[in-house]
Amino acid sequence: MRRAATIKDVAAAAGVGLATVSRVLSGTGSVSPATRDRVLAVAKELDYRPSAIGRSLKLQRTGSIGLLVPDITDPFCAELAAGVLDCARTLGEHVILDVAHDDPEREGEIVDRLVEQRVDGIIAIPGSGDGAVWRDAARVVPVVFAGRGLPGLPSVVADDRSGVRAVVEYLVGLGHRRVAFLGGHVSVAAGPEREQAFRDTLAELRVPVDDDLVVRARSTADSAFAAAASLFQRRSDVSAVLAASHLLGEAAVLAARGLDLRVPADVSIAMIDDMPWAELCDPPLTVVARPARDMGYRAAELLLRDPARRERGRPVVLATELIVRGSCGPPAGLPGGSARSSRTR
Amino acid sequence: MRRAATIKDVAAAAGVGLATVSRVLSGTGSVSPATRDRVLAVAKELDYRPSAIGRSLKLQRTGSIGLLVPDITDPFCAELAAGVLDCARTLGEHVILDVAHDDPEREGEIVDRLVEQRVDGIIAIPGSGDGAVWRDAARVVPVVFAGRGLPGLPSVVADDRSGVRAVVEYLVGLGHRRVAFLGGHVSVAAGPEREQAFRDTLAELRVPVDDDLVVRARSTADSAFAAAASLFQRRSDVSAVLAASHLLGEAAVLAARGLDLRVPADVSIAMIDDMPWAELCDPPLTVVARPARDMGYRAAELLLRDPARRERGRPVVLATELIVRGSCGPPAGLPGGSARSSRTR
DNA sequence: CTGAAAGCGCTAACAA
DNA sequence: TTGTTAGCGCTTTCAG
Repeated sequence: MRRAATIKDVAAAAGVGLATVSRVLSGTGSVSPATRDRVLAVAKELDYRPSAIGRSLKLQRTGSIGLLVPDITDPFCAELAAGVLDCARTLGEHVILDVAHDDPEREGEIVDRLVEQRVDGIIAIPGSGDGAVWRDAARVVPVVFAGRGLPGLPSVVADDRSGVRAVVEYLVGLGHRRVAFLGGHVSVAAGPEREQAFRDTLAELRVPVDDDLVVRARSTADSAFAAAASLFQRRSDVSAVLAASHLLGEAAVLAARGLDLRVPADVSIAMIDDMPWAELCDPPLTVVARPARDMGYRAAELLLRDPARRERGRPVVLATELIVRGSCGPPAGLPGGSARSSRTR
Repeated sequence: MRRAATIKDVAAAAGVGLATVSRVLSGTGSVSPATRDRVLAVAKELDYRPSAIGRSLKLQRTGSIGLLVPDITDPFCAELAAGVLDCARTLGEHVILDVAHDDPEREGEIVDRLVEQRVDGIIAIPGSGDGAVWRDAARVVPVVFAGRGLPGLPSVVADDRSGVRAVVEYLVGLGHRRVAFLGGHVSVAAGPEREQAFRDTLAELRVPVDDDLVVRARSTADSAFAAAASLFQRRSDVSAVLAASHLLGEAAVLAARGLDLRVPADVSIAMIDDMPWAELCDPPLTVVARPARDMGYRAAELLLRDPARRERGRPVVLATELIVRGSCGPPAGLPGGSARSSRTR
């Protein structure tokens, strides 16, 4: 691993000027086939690798973007990251990944370092902070948000309202009247919008909203579990629960199991965000899926090849999908018999 | 977003020389408090951000490392990546992430691009290729492997043999004699080592190895499911199965469910690699956990701050842990009654 | 078609 | 303590 060959070495060895080598390797300008071949041969001989740093310095663009997520082990984040990587690859960009763990201060530090690296832009799933960090950042470097938007800044988000509406309609259609909402300030977007959509849809369907059935957990697994368990215990009459995030859904499943509630015979469970484990659950969980991968892909696209649209800052909204599996059935005591036997799939 | 201020701008505005500004900002050398403050003030005023490209060019090191995994949406890879990010952060390094989808050609391309970026090193979970790509790569840039090693090159791996031994001993201790092994060429390391360890342990325990119970799937979910299902159907006498990867474990769970086999009453299931869903399964799955996060952390450490040890190329081996949950019990018809009632947890 | 030279932003001798 | 200067590897006018 000795000193790597530079363009100068190649030029010398090929007996030509620096510029010629540059032209050959970047395909710009015109060179006689003869010298061209010679340069190429020498370059291979020397195992020459053009230095991206030299080029970046000259060109004033690095060909890399920053990707900032709360937590790469969260399947939603990972899936979205995969989308970003897909797109970046087709566009020949590198992706510098970092995680902020929902800490605004850390988000700030990371953005600063990314700016020093002169990334061409940043894609971020913002944490639950107030967005001050991001408004500052967006003044210095192009930023596109994914999964969760910030007013006035470009973003790619899912149509949460429609998603919530679809699942609530489904639940009510099944005959449920006492539907609980398990919400909270969970980092990956379970803000107040979903709760509002829940309330609105119930109102539209003329089902009374029982405030006691709307519970909010903090963003730890323990808090989520406690909230779910206490809900089930306090109100044995709930026949269905919508969990606003996968953490909350996990809590609901575990709490129901802990209390020996059968799903969906005793209680139906649905959650927002599809996870690999949702299919492995018994019964498999009915979910509202956000197109995480697409969101990542589109965000990268918006950032890298659609500056005009990005400037306008209006969010790109992607459709969600209601995936009906086996965790929801008619409420107990309703015609239709055992909910289990009416599993959609 | 106009042209960013350079060190020259700062120097001019503060009425000092370039070097002085550089000294102040990098903390090197000595400067009078007076000028120091002035420079700092001007820098803040101009919102000056030192350019990492300029510095990299001069210093001949970029402060970033490459991280190459087969698939970032795989929980094992994601967890390992999180470990790498942790360590990189404490060392002030950036991480350029890319995915190769177990394609050697693509691994090669990515390595080339990473080399052009002049990363300080590369951490990789290699795909199932023959390692030629990596032997070449290691000649040009420091490489550390994680999760799966390559002979002669530095790596951080788990003690698979001990892990397999532990779970097989556990199964046999429970009374199982017809233990199946569900293996295959799965991308994230389910090579022949695990199968060999399985055979060896059974032999040690004087349990006959039935070749018909050792099945290999290809690395698709379909193939895994087919392998598991056909195993269960062909041999209704298997009382326990060890799945060599999480994909295979998933297949075993699904196949058992599809055939209405009760776990663990009819069949016990254990798998290698702990996944979030293993706890959500019903019953929760007994697993051999590899310390994915630690492996990532240690790999980064080895790469960045232990060049001497790295050079030696001997693998760092981390312990696995047998996590006993509820998916394994005594074989049917053995004293101990319903396996279900004897759940460990 | 080709080469010489300037300069991207920064750091580190070296001089003062 | 401070400023001047060279040069990291590359692209790109501008001459020839």
